[in-house]
Amino acid sequence: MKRSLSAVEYSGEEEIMASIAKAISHPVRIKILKLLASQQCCFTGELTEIIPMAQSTISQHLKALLDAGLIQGEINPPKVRYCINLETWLTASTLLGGFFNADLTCRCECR
Amino acid sequence: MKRSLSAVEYSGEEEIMASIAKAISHPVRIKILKLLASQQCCFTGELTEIIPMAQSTISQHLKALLDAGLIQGEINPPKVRYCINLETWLTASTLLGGFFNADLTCRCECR
DNA sequence: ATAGTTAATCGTATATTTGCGATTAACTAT
DNA sequence: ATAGTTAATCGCAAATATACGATTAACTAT
Repeated sequence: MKRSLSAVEYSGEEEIMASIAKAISHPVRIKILKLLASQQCCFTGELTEIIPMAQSTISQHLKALLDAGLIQGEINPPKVRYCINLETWLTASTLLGGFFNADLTCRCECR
Repeated sequence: MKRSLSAVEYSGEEEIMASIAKAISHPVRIKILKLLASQQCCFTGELTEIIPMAQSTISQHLKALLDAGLIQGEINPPKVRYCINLETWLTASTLLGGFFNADLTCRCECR
């Protein structure tokens, strides 16, 4: 892909928000997060039984969530337990919450 | 792309959340939303002057935000005024806020 | 009618995402 | 040592996303 020479500058917050948003930009990843969040505690690959998708695909989505820091996993061979990463979860709450809760004094009549 | 025969079922909320998240999954779109939200009122294509990106690229990002319903535009030839779509903005706030504010009684020691 | 302005759209190139099955890695149990 | 289990990773195909320049569309002003 062609890249502009004068790259656009983004603030750290903008990049973090975008990466979190990207992580939850697929419905199955939202579903996975909901499942993990609703567990009393951790969760493992029962996801594969609950969600009708190939194991490799689910593993890929878990990796996406891991990379974004939204979940963490504990290897417990041959299983792996995943759970919400509270720290990033809070960051997400703060950043996204702050973003959408900003009061908009928009008085325009756009349509 | 191959599609699984037994498609995964998503709730309306999951799909709406995902589409909003996808809309803000690129830092330049967050930047654009911030600019629009901080204006006293509407805003037009000064974006092209502020953001060092091709006009066509910015137009494409605006379309993505429009499609997600996060902004609305008013044609005012030869210009177009854009502003935040308050309704979707509120939906985003409610859905994402509710999602990340759910209290997680996670007591696991995953790492 | 002609020129100018703004923004959408088209065409193209490249990168990334998404999905699958097959394989591999890292273990446990026998 | 061998077999079994779970989940990551590889290799592939197809869809989407991102970026650009060029063109077009829809107007206004002259």
